[in-house]
Formats: sequence, structure tokens, C-alpha cells
Amino acid sequence: MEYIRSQNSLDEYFKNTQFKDYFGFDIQPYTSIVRFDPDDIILEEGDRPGRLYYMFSGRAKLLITHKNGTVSLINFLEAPCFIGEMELLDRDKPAYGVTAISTCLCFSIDIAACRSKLLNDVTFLQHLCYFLSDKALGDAYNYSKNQSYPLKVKLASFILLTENNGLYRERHAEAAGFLGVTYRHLLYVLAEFVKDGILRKTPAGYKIVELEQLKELAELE
Amino acid sequence: MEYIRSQNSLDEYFKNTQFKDYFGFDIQPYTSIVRFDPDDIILEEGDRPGRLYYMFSGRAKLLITHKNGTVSLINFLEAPCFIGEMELLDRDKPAYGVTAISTCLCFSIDIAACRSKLLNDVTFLQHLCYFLSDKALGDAYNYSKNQSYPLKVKLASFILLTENNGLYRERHAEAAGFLGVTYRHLLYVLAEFVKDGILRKTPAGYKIVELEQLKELAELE
DNA sequence: AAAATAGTATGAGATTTCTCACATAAATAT
DNA sequence: ATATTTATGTGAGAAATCTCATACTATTTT
Repeated sequence: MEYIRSQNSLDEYFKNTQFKDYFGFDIQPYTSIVRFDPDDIILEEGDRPGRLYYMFSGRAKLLITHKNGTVSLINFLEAPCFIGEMELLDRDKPAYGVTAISTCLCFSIDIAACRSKLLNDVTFLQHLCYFLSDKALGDAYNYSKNQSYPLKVKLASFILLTENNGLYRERHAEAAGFLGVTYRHLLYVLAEFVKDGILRKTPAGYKIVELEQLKELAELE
Repeated sequence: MEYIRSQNSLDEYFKNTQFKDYFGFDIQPYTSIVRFDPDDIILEEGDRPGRLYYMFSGRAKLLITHKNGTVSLINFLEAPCFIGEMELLDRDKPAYGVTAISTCLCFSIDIAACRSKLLNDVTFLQHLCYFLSDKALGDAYNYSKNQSYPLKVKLASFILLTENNGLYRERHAEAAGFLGVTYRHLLYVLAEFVKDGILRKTPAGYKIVELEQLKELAELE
């Protein structure tokens, strides 16, 4: 993670997003801009980060660690969205972690400095409710739509969602868990993609060779 | 739908739920209690109901109608939860409908009478955010956990979730859509349940004969 | 009353996905 | 450096699920 320090760029981003309109008070003094690179941890599971993020560019994933230590990919977060609102609303530490997939640019709000302002700002709370309600509906819709398709199609979407710079490199166990198929079958279909020339296996991960074909497959859903 | 008029029962319910604590002002004057019977429409798709519900007992389902007219079951709502918050937060009419599965008891808040009070009540907004955020996480978790199991298991859960008075009577097409399997296959597994004596087919619907066996199956997930 | 429509029902072969057994490579611990 | 664990891969038969074709209601429309 890296802070973006230039005052210019902060001003610039403020102008170009609606972010400031989500608050009933001037949020800029409490805000900085941070960049998370792929695989950076945005929210540590079981931590009290003290930061509320508003991601205005990038993709991230939401993970849960089970009692037995295995990690499950649970959901995706796509800009624009809030990250870490549960910590603000209080109640224990987050029971989930968030990790950057692509480069993520976020406004980072210092909760300690303005927690009570936020919690008493109806403009902000209304917008947060709206975001959450909207996302819940969209997610539910996607869930029920998604599951009907064969793995070929779901995997194509999944690769496009998790790919970075044309490289797919998810843990197979994690991917299989999220996609609801066995490890074995995931490998099988992945091998099919390689055989069909859609992907190429490299030491760094699976390189996307035929982006168009992947997109076509994914669009079936 | 039926109003529950007795002042006694309103007082009673108020005492026995935390409902009133979710508001920073006295909500009781704006609240009545309504009962929805199975299959009653709680929220009409494309309507402006003017009511915010807090369901404190019962189960309901969330439906979406597609452009081509087909209806998809999208999600379940279980007490306690809010229903219709999108209408309060404004933005057009709801793009989804909600129908009672079992008998549902709800506090019904007259939005017209206290919209601005609600939208300016940080206590309420905070609780709503919390509910929404919590539900989103729970849904995501369930979803990713769920999909791995064979239909036998998922159908068992589904039947338990949609059953009323021991009777399962969902539309097969709707159920198949939600469960992400073909109509054919759903019928196949349903027939298996009948053959195994778990369900019995009656003119009124599928009667649950072996509740325990259904529960056992469902608990595998 | 006939026709059209929507929901229910079943068979059979094709495809997808699973189970399980096992092998190899890479990362981590002792 | 060696054992141990973790992740990756592969084969083959079994089970789950899909596709498609085809009937049979019941309800609604004309």
C-alpha cells in the first residue's frame, strides 16, 4: 500500500468523483488517497483497521478464514464501493478480509478522527444504506443467475474478474471453492482452455491468449 | 394482509422486540402491525408502497420479473429484517417484489408520515446499515458454501425454507431457476424423495412425511 | 367447445462433474 | 538436508445433471 501524497492529485480526485457529495460535512480534511497493488491486503481479518475506504477504482476480493484454517473466497468488490463499513458501525472486528485484485485506488478516511461525525451524518448514512441495499440486490441477482451455467462459462467470468495484466493466478483450491466445483474438475476445464489455446501456462500463471474467446464464453451467462 | 388492531397486542409486541430501540424517536405513533398470510404480496414490484416493514416473525421471498415476463426467485428474507428500505431511501420504485412464504408479522411504518424523521434519524440509519451489511455478508457466505452440494441436499434446504404447514408447493420452474438446475432434474430428485418416502404427492402439493430425513439432508451443507 | 397456454411429467442418451487413487513439484519446518 | 506439508497434476469409472423429445393435465382465451 502506498499513500498518494501530492495535494494536487487529492484535489483532482475530489473534483472528479462524487465522493464528497456522500457527506454532509467537509470530508476532505479526514481523507487521504491510498493505492493498493495487486495482492495487497486492504482489510486484515480480525484487525481493527481504523479506516473506512471508498474504492473509486479497482477490484478486490472478500475472504473468510474458517476455524480449520482454510480460506474461502466469498465475494468480489468492485469500484465504486465502500470497504470496512462494518468496523465503523462498530461491533467487533471484521470477520473477513479484503485483498486487492487489481491496483485499487481508495479514499481512506481516518475513522478515529471523525467517527462520531460520520455516525451522525445522515447524508453519509443514507448513501451507505443505499450502496449496501443496492449491492445486496445485485449480488443476489447475480448469484441466482450465475449458478446455472457449466463451469466453462463460470470459469471464463471468474478469470476475467480475477485476472491482472492478462495473467490468471488464483489458488486452485480457492477458485474451486468459490465456483462450487471440485478441484479436479477445475483443473480439467483449465486444461481444456489451454488445449483450446485460450490460456497458456507459464511459470508466472495462466496467460490469457484469447481474451475475446473468454469474453464470449463469459457473456453467455 | 390484515391489520392487527388491538392496542394491547401492539403494546405487547413493542415490549417484546427491540424494534423501538432501532429509532432515535418514538416510532410507535407511526407504526401498526400487519399480518401477511402465505402467498400474500408484501411488496408489489413496480409499486410505491409507502410502507417500511420490519418483519419480526415469518419468512418471505424476493422475486424479480424479467423483461420477457418470467419471474425469478432471487433470495429469501427471514425475520427479523427490514423490507422496503429502498423505497424509503428513494430512487424509483422497487425493482423487485416480496411475497410471504409463511405467516409474516410485521411492524408497518407509514413512510409518508415520518419519512423525513426516518431519513434524519442516525440511530435508525445506523441500524439499517448494520442489518444490510450483515445480511450481505451472510448471503455471500451462504451462497458460496451452498453451491457445492448435490441437488438432493440443496433441495432439502429449499423445501424446508419454502414449506408451509408441512406442504411444499413451489412452482417447479421457479425452484429450478433458483437452485440452478434444470426443470427435468428437479423433477427427477423430487420423484426420488417421493420414492424414498420423504415426500408424498397430494393434490394440494408435496406433503412432508419425513421431516427428520429432510433436515438431516439439509444439515449436510 | 375448441384452441392456445402454462404447468406437470417421464424416458433415454449425452455431457458435466465427482470420487478416489495416486504422482510430482514447491514451500516450510525440523 | 531432510522430513513434512501444501499445491499442482492426471487417469478412470461412477454419479449427477443436461438436452431433447414427447405426453398429459389444467387453466385461460377466443
